[in-house]
Parts: sequence; structure tokens; C-alpha cells
Amino acid sequence: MLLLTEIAGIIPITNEIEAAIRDKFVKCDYMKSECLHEAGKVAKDLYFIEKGLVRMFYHNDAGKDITYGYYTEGDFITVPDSFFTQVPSKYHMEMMEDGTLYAITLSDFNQILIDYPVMQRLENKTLRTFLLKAGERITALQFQSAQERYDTLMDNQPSIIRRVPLGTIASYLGITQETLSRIRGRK
Amino acid sequence: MLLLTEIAGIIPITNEIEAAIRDKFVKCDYMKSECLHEAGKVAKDLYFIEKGLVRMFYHNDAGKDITYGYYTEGDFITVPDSFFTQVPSKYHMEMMEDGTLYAITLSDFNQILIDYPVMQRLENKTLRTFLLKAGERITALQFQSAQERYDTLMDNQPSIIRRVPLGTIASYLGITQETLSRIRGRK
DNA sequence: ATTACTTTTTGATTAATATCAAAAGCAACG
DNA sequence: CGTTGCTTTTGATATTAATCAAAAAGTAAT
Repeated sequence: MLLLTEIAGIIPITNEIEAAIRDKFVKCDYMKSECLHEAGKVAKDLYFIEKGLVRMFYHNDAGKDITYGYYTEGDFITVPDSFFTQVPSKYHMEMMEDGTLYAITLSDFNQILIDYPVMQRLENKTLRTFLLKAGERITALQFQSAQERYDTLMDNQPSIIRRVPLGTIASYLGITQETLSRIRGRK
Repeated sequence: MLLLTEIAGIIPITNEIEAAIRDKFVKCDYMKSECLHEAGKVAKDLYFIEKGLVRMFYHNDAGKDITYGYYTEGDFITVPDSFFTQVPSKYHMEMMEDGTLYAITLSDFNQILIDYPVMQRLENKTLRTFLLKAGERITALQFQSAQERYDTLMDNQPSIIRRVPLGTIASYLGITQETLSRIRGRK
């Protein structure tokens, strides 16, 4: 079970913890384009992706759909600005492929943290990973050209490009769809 | 003591915890332009800013100095991609004004987390705050104009502009110094 | 295959920002 | 003061990417 394997990579798993995880993380299948979280609502669940690809996005002032990020197999995801604070978020989260996720509610998650404080390390680790990625994106958006940002994406997550529509990638890179199409055309 | 006040805002502080904090967080004065962390080294300390302004920056491939962020009174700061992983970082951290910080080493910090697991929540909270800010910057860099990003900075941290050289702000906003100067000139 | 629909590409033009170069402003120092 | 060294502003030009518009390529259902 990928979920347990991932967690075991971060903290030592006792039988008790394993039982709690099996109990509280609920496995569920989702279909392509199914909505995991809707803007304006409070995030109910933290998810773990066993299979599939999730896109987080929002609509800017002009109503344009802008991709914040993609998440895939082995990632823990949620809308962090909503789940932990229970404040409504502007972000949507949606399945880009059929897939299988495990979901846990905030109250179950908090209970696990109380029962097994070592699990805090899991949350911390997840947050740090998010933060590291965020830092890299900021750096890229600050001073790399569209071409460089695309190249980096190709190097790091080449599969994304095959799995999602071009338009959503363009907004992820901070450029228009036309520009991305031209970048791909070059060379 | 601002450090204790800040922590008390996040977790309940017992006498024991207060004693541990007073013991392990070492107060130290720094002078303007003093270096808190040098690129290529492993981050030794986590800091809390009682007074002063810290800039985190790096040199890009072209050798240009690029500001990652500014941190001020009440912030916990470190080079997160180095401190927690103990891997060398490309970031520098430097005082922009004379100031007073509290520093704690990773081993002391970890010991506190072991002795008082509730302190994990402090780490969590700090990471979440960093992450939230990072998310906002990504959003801004993705699709806001230079002018909009400057306006946002003015709204959120107007004092920064008075406390640091213009050139470092420009790179923070992802624009050149000349463009920033022109934005300020308008209206 | 045919139609309807969505996604991607191509083209022409415009707008935003970078670059290069130099001038102006400012602060510390002798 | 006047010089030196740094920061900020101004100007002219070049580049990058956005915008608007339309054509082409895919995809799915009939």
C-alpha cells in the first residue's frame, strides 16, 4: 500500500499507527474532471494520491483559469490555505485523470496528531516539501524566461506535459497558451 | 520579551517550556550588513527577529544578486532548504539594519521538539506561514504586472520600501531596477 | 464519414519590460 | 566644500511575450 510505504519513509510505523492510518484514511476512486475541492468552500480533506493526477487552479480577476500546481502519485495534497485554517479558499482542485485517492478529514487528522505526536513530523515534512517546491517556482518566475521555465518543467516532470492540456500548463508557467505553443514549435 | 509573546500566541507556554526557550534561544546583536548565513554553507541556526530587518538573497547564473525575501520583527527565519535538511544552500541571509535576534541551533531545536512535542506546532505554524506567503508570491509573479506587484508590496509592507535599497526590491518583485524606478515615477 | 466541439497552432500587431548608457542625486570623508 | 563611491533616475532602443483573430488539428458522438 503506497500510502503506508510513503509514511514509513518519513516516520517509523508501529502497528498502532498503521491501524489508525488504515482506519482514518478512506480510499476512494475518482473520475477524470471530478472536483475534489471547489473555490469558496472550506477544504474538508487532506488527500494522498495513490494513482492519478490532480490540478489545483483558480480564477483570476479577469476570470481566467490559472493553474497553481499539479500533483501526482505519492503526493499528499490539500488546499493548504484552507484546510489548516478552515477558511474558504479561492483554489479549485480537480482530477485530470481517473484515479484513486485516500482522504482524511481535518478532525481525524488532528486526532491522529494527538494520539501519535510523531505524525507531526509527517505534516512538517509535507509542508517543507511544498515550501521547497514553492521556493523553486518563485525563483523561476522571478528571473527565468518562458523558455527556461518550460525547459525546467520538461526536465523535472516531463510526464505532466503528456498528461494534461497545454492551456493549463501555460498558466502554470505564467505565460499564455500561444506563447507556450510557440516555444514548443521552436527547435 | 517578544519571542515568548510570539510563541505564546501559538501554543500554551508552561514554566518548563519558557525555561527551555530562555535557555536555548541565544540573544545576539548584529550590525547592518552582517552576514547571518553564507551561500554554500549549511544553515546552523533558526532565528527569531526581535528587532531589525533581514534579507535573503542568492546569485543567479549571471551572478546577479536576487532578493528572495525580507523578514522583520516577530518573524522566525532560517534558510529552510538547508536548516531542516542540513544540505548546503545557495541562499545568503544578511542584516539590512542593526538589530537583535535570538538564535537556536538545530540540535537544540530538535531537543526541544522531543522534550515538548507541542512545540512541533510552532514549527508547523511557521512553515505554514512561509508557505502561504510563497503561494501569494507565485500567484503574483504568474500573472500580475510589475505595477500590480509593486502596489501589493506597498499595501502589505510599505515600510520595507523605506528600509532597503531600491535595487534589492526590484529583484524581489522580479523586475529590473530601472523598471521599478519608472513605476515609482508614474503618478 | 459528418458534424460539433475542443485544443493547438499560426500570423499580425501591440504592449510591457529589459538592456545599455549616461546623467543626476546623495552621503561619507578628508 | 569638493571628491569619491554608491544609488536612483532618465533616455533611447531592443526583446519578449501578450493580445486579437483566425486557421488547423484532434476528439467524440451520431
